[in-house]
Amino acid sequence: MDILKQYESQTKFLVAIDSIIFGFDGESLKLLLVKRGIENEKDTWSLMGGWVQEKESLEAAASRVLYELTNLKDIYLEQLHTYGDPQRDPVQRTFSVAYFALINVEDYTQALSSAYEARWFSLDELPTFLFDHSMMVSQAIEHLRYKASQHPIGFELLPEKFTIPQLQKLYEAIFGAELDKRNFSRKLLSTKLLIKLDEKQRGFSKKGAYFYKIDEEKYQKQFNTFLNFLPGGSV
Amino acid sequence: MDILKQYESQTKFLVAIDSIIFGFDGESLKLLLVKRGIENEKDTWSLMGGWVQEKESLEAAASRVLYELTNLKDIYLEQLHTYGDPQRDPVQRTFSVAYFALINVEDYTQALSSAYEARWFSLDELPTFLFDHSMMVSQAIEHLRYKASQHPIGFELLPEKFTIPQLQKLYEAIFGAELDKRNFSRKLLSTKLLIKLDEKQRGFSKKGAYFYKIDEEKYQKQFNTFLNFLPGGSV
DNA sequence: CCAAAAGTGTTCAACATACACCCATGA
DNA sequence: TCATGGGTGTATGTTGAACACTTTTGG
Repeated sequence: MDILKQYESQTKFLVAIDSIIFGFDGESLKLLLVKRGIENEKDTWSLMGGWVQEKESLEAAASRVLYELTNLKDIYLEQLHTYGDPQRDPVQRTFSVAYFALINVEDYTQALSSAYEARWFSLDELPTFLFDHSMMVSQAIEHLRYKASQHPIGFELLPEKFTIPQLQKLYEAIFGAELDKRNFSRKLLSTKLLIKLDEKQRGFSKKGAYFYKIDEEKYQKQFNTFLNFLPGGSV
Repeated sequence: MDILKQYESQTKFLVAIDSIIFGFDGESLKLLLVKRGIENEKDTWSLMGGWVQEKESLEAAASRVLYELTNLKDIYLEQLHTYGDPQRDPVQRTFSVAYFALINVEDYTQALSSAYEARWFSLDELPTFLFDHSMMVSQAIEHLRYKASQHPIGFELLPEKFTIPQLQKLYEAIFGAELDKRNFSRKLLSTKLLIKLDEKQRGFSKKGAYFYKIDEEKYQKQFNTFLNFLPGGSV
């Protein structure tokens, strides 16, 4: 049997991507979900997803779908896992490649496209999901904790300028634990990844906290360094 | 447009799995590769792979393909990444889900099925690969280092009974670095995951090293604990 | 008896943790 | 002036790294 026939004799499948989109509003971690348009599923919320097109790579499909929803480009995007259980989609067998996205809530609010109805949900008020989406979400949360405990990934969820107390709130939300501000800021500053700005945050606290920005160059270089942000040591 | 039509209007694709199979022979890390049967690719070696069947989950496909090659079941298997570049397979667009397998070389030698021609290759004598397989291999090696640095995964590559010097050789092969035997054995024994047996290894060294086996129950429980096996702290 | 690998203990430095006080400012 | 959150330093215990000698036994 020649090669082409070997290929042709195989079953083909639908391939989709689904995005687990995290945001942080200063208080708690959120997921961005969209309202499903399908008639008998009105009022159900779902992960944003889409089909992979004929000549499109997986990364391109994930970026495109995210762009369609948020109007944002150059988002932190990471492939997580592929789900392919024969029963996972009752309509027709579909493989879904889950992508993990971190975006800054402020950017999204500004760039909002109205093609989809979307809303941020706190992790503790998530709706019931279709298919295996709840598994995707819990694996994504686990991955976020794991990753954040080891890499300085948190910055992706914050605006360009941020304060140390904001960053601490974020890490507390990710780990679901309170952190000591003295130890936290020491550990953080020891990475030398932050550049202190002259400007202070106004309006939130009386004293005002200094803004910092990330040292992009060092951030790229040190990304694969273990940093061990985490109280305890287990995830 | 109804749901079924939405599904039907989408392009379908071939879905395959490819396995990156690691083994350890006491000296160096190895990959198990198979000879390709295709005429004009004789004498080329490739990762073991296979198509995903119509009613088969990804995990099932990966286990089946591994079983066909090695006759082994209950292998350590982990999904790594999905590759889907439109150009990756020149014959026809195929998505490939890469799986990472750890097996014990001795088990394989005993269980050898002859349906495929297969051979172990040291990491430093790997052949040139087709498609994006060399990327899969390097990402798998990276993942093995990462995982082994944090989880006691090394046991999967050794026989049931093993000595501490064997385990040290394995970790040295994984990290490509020499380790201090005093520190290594202290760190290892402090996990309490090993059970010392009465028996000694004979024939290799004059004094003979004690065999150990793993405490399966604790191993399962502690699997998600960070153990920080690694000289330095970066991968 | 000697060569080769196994096995074990101590010291020092680095890091994580716990903890308390002063500072700046808006109201 | 006072209440609120921001910012910093120190002492202690734990952990990782570096390092050398004794033990066992096959040849």
